[in-house]
Amino acid sequence: MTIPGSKGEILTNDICKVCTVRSVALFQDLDLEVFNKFHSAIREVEIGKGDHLYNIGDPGERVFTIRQGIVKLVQYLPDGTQRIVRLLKQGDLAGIEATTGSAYQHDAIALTAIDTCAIPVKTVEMLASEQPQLHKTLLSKWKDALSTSDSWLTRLSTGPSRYRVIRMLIWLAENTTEKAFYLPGREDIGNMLALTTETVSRTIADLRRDGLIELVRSDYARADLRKLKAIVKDATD
Amino acid sequence: MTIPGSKGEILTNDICKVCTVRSVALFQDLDLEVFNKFHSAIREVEIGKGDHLYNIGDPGERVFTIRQGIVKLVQYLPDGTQRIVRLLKQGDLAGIEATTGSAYQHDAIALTAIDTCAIPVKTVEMLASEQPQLHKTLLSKWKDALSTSDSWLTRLSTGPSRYRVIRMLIWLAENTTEKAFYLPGREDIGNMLALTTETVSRTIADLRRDGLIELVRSDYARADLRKLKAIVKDATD
DNA sequence: ATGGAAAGTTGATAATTCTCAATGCGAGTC
DNA sequence: GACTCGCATTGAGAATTATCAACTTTCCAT
Repeated sequence: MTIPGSKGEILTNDICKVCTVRSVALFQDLDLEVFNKFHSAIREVEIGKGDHLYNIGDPGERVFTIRQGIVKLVQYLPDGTQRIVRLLKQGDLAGIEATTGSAYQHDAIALTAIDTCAIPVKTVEMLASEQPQLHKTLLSKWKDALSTSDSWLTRLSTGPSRYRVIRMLIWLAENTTEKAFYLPGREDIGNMLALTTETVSRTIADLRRDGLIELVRSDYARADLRKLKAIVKDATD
Repeated sequence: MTIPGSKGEILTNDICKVCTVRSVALFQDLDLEVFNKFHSAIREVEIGKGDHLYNIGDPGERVFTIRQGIVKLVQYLPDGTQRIVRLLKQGDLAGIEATTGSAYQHDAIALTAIDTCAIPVKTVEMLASEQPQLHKTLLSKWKDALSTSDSWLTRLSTGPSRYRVIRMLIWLAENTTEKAFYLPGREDIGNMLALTTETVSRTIADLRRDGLIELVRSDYARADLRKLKAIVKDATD
């Protein structure tokens, strides 16, 4: 395996059968019998915080189902400025563009410790030829990615800094099952919202003082979702 | 037909055969014989500037191949703020999310006079079942949409206003075959770049004074692409 | 536990962008 | 050709955000 920084890698002997994310991931509808034929090519890959799952421009030979953790997809401007275009979480598919034969379009970098299944594109293709509904699942992953992307443009890249940060916090809080959610570094948040580190830091510090969020650690937070949503006038659910 | 503002609608008897965009559009690889079986459901639809091709939330019953003109896809924040998340041009597919059975995710509004082919989703499905490569074409349309979306985040929603406007102008200039390109209203440009009308107007006026662009009419421009690219340090091709 | 590096916070000031308001320009109409 | 409505442009001042710099806290690694 050539995953840089890969910490460990296990044959997914029986893991898939009991996989906690299979119901939302790539093989959600798959016949286990068919699946078992191609099973052996799939590897479980764990990487640490800051490691790269893949790099922009690399030939896309695998897709990765995220089982645990958060991955950022990063692109760069000619002057080196970073832009984080999406975050991937449990059940999302990293490197989906590989299924069209293209090179990876982003750096995929772990924000937290990551647990993924690496699936060769060839395996996806073979599986798809026997189980056409995999096409549908793949399409729905494309759709998810696009609608996330639209939402980042509309909700996270528009309006004053306070609103952007709040919308980001809402996203983070709603995409976690625990009570406290992972709070990325201020620089990363800045690169998601097109703001500077300092502006993000000030905004988050303000929100703390206003009692809208509470830091469990510097990178874990709890939020008063109802109040945050009221501020940005989001539906309160 | 229920397309609001539809100006005309013709059965696409023989139009498809000689269609100028077929080579890049949905039916690019399609066997003409198979195609002809489903042909009759396809309608050519022309709408005028400012008309809506479809509205956000409408049940997605058709996709639209853009044959001519530019369409904006618009989403809204709770306070009514508009965000234009993408522009569609010749060969692009509007309403692609309809193929997954979902409602339209945007308002699709004509920036110029538009000429499209409206294709019922059911027709797409039937065609796909006989011609599996249509799946591949559809996938490549999803991929186009996503990579455009990423590029809007990275290139059009990051950095100072002057850079954003310049990158937008480059996009407009490069997606036109004519010497002069369509220049959207300042308010629309603002909604694409997350800037106010006034800021966009000032920036464009400055670029004019600096001799980097020239207005043929208030909505048509010529640009010195080489200089513009040099400023934002884009590859000069 | 401790030292040090990395990350977060805060301050002061500059630069950018927004807001509100007035004015100019142009395409289409009568 | 004059009129007019809708945009575009420009101006001035306020607000926001970036920049540069210092200082504090947190988190690791020894």
